[in-house]
Amino acid sequence: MLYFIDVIIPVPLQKLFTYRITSAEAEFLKPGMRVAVPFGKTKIYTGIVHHIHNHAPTAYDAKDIEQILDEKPVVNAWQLKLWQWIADYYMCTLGDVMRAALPSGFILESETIIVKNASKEIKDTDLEDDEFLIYEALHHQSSLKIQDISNILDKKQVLSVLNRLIEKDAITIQEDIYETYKPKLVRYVKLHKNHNSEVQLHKLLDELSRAPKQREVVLTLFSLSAQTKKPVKVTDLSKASDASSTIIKTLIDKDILEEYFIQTDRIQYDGEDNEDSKTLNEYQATALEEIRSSNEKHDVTLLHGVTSSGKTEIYVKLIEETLKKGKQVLYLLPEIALTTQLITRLQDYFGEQVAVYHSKYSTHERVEVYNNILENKTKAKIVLGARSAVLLPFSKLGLIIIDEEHEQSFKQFDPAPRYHARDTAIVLASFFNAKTLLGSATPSLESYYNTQQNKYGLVELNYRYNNVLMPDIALVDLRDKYKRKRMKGHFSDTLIEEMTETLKEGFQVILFQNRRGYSPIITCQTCGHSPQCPNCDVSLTYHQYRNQLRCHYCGYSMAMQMKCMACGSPDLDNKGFGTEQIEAEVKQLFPDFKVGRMDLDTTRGKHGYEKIITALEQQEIDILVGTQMVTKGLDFRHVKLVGVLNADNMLNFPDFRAHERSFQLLLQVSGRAGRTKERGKVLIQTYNPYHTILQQVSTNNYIGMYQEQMDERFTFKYPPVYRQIKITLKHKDYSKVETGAIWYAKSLRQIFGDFVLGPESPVISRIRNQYHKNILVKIPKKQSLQKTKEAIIKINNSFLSIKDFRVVKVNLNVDNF
DNA sequence: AGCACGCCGACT
DNA sequence: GTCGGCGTGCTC
Repeated sequence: MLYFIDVIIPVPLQKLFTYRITSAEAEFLKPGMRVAVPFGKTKIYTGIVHHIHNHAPTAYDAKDIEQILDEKPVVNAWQLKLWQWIADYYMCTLGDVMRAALPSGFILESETIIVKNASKEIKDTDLEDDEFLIYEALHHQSSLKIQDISNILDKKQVLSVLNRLIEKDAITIQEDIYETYKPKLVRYVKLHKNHNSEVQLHKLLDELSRAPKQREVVLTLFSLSAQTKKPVKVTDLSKASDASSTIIKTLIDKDILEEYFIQTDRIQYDGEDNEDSKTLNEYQATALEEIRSSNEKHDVTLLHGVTSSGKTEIYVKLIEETLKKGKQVLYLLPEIALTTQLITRLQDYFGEQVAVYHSKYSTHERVEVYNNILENKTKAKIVLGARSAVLLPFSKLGLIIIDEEHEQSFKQFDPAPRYHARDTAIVLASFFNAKTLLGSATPSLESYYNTQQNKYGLVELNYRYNNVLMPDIALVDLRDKYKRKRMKGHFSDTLIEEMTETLKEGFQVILFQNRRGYSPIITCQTCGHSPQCPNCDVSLTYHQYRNQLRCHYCGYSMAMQMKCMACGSPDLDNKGFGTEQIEAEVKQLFPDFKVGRMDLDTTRGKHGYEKIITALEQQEIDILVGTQMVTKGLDFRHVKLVGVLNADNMLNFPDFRAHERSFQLLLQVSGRAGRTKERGKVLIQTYNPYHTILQQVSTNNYIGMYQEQMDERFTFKYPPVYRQIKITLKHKDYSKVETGAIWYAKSLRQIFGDFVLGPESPVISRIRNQYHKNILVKIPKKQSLQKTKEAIIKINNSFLSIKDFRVVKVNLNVDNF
């Protein structure tokens, strides 16, 4: 009997790949284990066993696997099932999903190693110059990498030389596979077993009387292990006895101490015992009760609770219940809301049972969290994470909480898999018969629509914690203020007055500006030219902190120009405005107060974000200027005023969700104001104070917004009334994308008729030297999604079989919103 | 996606 | 002539 395995390879290829295995291997291997397999002419890849079978492939000879990398599966059966669902639903390959789901430490890499052929001695005269150089180098170093050869010969292409050397039997080549994950070992010491008895001990201490430092170390070790009754770390010993590592090393060398290693996790929780969860107020208690009864009828429930209504406390109660049943909890939230504040809060209740899966963790740290969940360890009962945490190896899931459910960062746009973590989580929950709770102060239209269709349950929570009043939201008419000359820079007199008042009372101010950079675009006053990115179809933006012009799309940068590059005129103007400029203006207007800025530039780096938050918490900052980031996860009692500098640029964004998004963003940022007894104030500056969305924001009228927006979605056939799939074509040659896109759209129209829109060039038609074209397929609710996708795949395949089009890259994006 | 192979212009 | 550019096709 012959045995084979089908393997998932982390490349975007549709198929599984079949390898031959021995019967012993067939006995040992299970789906979800990793194997190293040869793939292509030279490379070795890490694959995941999909299934084991006896069907020999007919069209080709299956290769043998290189080696088995696991004792136990690292991917469980539920994950494989979820991977398949993601691949089908989001129209991508299992390889794409695998790459997103596994921490990179699990995916091994192979490297070509060149070694000398010891069995044969080659005469120098038989070798050419470059061949000799390599051969000579191998006398000094036992092995070389391709990169080393490249350096020695100072050229890129080295394969031909290597092949000649192999021909002459001078060298051999091998592929080395190395595991990138290394467990962290901590060094401990104990007394060497030679000195265990009383007598030996006394003798030892006598011997050491002439080495007081060493004697001191030994005595400290005694007292430490007596105190804690635990193994003693080398670092602790060195600190407690104030001895250098050399002294400890000497003791180890003299066989007085013995060192040993214990494998530990990189992320450790070392807090105190857990707190009891808080008692809920009457509104929270009612909401909790309603969620429980909703769970009896629905798998998914939406908790619509105004900002700072205390949703987290309700989550805590539900988590407690789930843990009591011995099940796992997944708590998803947007990356930027994943703050230390929230983590600490949950750890206060649940201690070390909380595991965090964070993009700022290193790959080693992620492997450890992954393994803890895989083994359903106590320290990973509650998993707190952003989007990709939905792909972790759960096996006993009881509850999924998705906080800030409306956030668009739950959807991955690039690269594939283009999945939505909320929707994926709901599918995952269904595998386990687990319940899903969506939470938001401003639910997405699609989720609220689902509650109206009775697909999800709905629970409302309309009172803020401690009965704090909702902030007073006022609109400031910018057009009027400009006309009456009441503006100082971007600040209206109203905003300045409110700020002065608030600061005088000792409260803090948050200013929200929905754009990065300082005066983004530079325009020449003489000829109208603005510097463009050479790779993308956008103007470069000015960044004051490095005095640079930069492209947000590809990262291209150049020094700020003093003269117009087109006509040489020194008369340059800054159009638009951003956080940096606001910061500068605030500093001028309020020179006596401390100003902080929070945007992508200032929060880069591992602790950038935390630093700003702590500074705000400890009132080292009086005025915080920021982008989207200030809308999330900040819970500060001393912020009383929130100013939105310009609400118009988001309202005018060319996207069918622009209004919904603006509503959500403005209400979220408003929620930062007045979280204590003092009622907060929000000032929104705008040119269109009568815009319905702004009116709805100022009256906190979610239902009004929902109904009006849904009417629009019906009329214009947008989600959630219709589904949609976006197809993007990319190539560096414009005419290729264009003819390709026209062909593609025409084929789609033959099946879907008027439900196909485009092809259209996006607002930014060229990114990283690639031209883009978009085609949109709208799908009525009653049309089979499955059949639609099958038809698209068929068209896609015929597209790719046309030689001229094959070079055009095609992205399929399901639910591209 | 990578990667090798093969064809073609530009230089020591 | 060879080096390195890019287009093409394949991966069990």
